[in-house]
Amino acid sequence: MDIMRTHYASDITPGMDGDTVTVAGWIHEMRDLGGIYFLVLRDRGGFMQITMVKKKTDPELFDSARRLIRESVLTVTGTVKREDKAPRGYEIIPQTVSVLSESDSPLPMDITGKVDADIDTRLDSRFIDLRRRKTLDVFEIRHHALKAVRNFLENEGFIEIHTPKVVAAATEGGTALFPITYFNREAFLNQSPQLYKQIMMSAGFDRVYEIGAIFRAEEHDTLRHLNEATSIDIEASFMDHLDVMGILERLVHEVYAQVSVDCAPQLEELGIELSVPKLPFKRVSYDDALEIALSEGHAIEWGDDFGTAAERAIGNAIGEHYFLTDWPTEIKPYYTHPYDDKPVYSKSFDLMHPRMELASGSQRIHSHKLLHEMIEAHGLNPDGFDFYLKAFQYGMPPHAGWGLGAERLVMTMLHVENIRDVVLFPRDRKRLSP
RNA sequence: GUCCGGAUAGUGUAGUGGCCUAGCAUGGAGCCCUGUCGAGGCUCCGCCCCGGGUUCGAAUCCCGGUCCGGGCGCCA
Repeated sequence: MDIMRTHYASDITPGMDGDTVTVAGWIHEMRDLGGIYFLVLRDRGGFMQITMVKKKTDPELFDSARRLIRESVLTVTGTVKREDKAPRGYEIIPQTVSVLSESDSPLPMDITGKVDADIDTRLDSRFIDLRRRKTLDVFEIRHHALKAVRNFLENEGFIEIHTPKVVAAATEGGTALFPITYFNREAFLNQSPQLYKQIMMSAGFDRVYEIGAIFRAEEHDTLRHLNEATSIDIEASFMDHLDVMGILERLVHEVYAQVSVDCAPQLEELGIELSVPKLPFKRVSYDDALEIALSEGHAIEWGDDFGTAAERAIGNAIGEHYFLTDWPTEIKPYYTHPYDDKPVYSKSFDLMHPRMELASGSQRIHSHKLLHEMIEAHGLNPDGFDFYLKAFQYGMPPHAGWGLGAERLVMTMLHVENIRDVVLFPRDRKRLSP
């Protein structure tokens, strides 16, 4: 079958005056002035004005066009006419208008930007919500951001991998998992590719990354949590935590820089001025951050994690992206490498945006013996980690890595309040559909 | 897990005991209009989450339920 259109809205220019084109899209708006009738057709790239002057248009075409229903899908074949009075300097004078799919009415929400809709209404009819320019902008930017991530990691010599999402046991303990039935056994949705990307270090892949779904069964209900999120994970051999922090900050910098170039129109439509964070990011040790939190009146003892309020206070004090480094070993996962000379501290870091945590990472323990001990010290049963520990018995290089929340990266970049706004079909405490 | 808040036309809201036969905007139906671009004008259509209670009188107060939103904890 031939493609049904010859041009997208973005392909047509006033210079094409006189050309015959076939365009396709949704009816965005109609304006009937009596003797002249304007139809605004929308495709992914923009809007086109279809103009019909009553006296100059076939009466049958004119009447049927006036009876169209908004958001119906049309193809229009017509002549491009240069016209200074038209929105983009041109309009299309139609010869034929075909309705490919008639819309129901009324619509589940306004999509022209006149009346707001609640996030819940929007998500219930996400397919309509995504027709709204500003919603689409966010996802175009998300696409470009992830493309920049892939390009960057590709250039740094990383291999893309895909690890299992259905697993037999918890990765790190702590967070709640979604249990599922796997034939007649219990299994879980993976909370992180952590164990598998580390196994790939033993396999000699040297540098790997994965962009994929992670699942957390926490019953949180906040603007920055999802039960299904997208994680950007890397793991790299013969590197320490400082090396992968360098990769991470350069990656974030690159994403901002690339998006500001690739997505200038979308950013403008959203009214966002993107400031590319400066390199290098500040390094703030856990101990220094603790002092800031204490001086701001937050009662935290050494060895506690920072609560949301303290985290925000520290973020306000710093005011830009920063690394929170050298965490107490005891509050980090069992695979986190302690400093050899001061083992109560670990070679760990979180990447922070003033609003929230974006990523966390560390140098990993590569000694089989030490890892075994740490698993036990965390109250976990090493038997459940056989498949993982085995990879450390036959030549595991020193390695480090991190996991970065894709949604959080995008939402902080775009000043989006609600994390659901950067996910097509978010999964949260209440929402399992669509 | 815990604490707080909310539910009014398709959508977004106003209304906190009688002036509500529920206002406004958007939308839908129809009419007028030859340059609209959040078009404009006129007419019409469409809503108080469910159940119980208090009261002469409940959208409004109370109780229960359902659904939804958010803070904290946990985390990315």
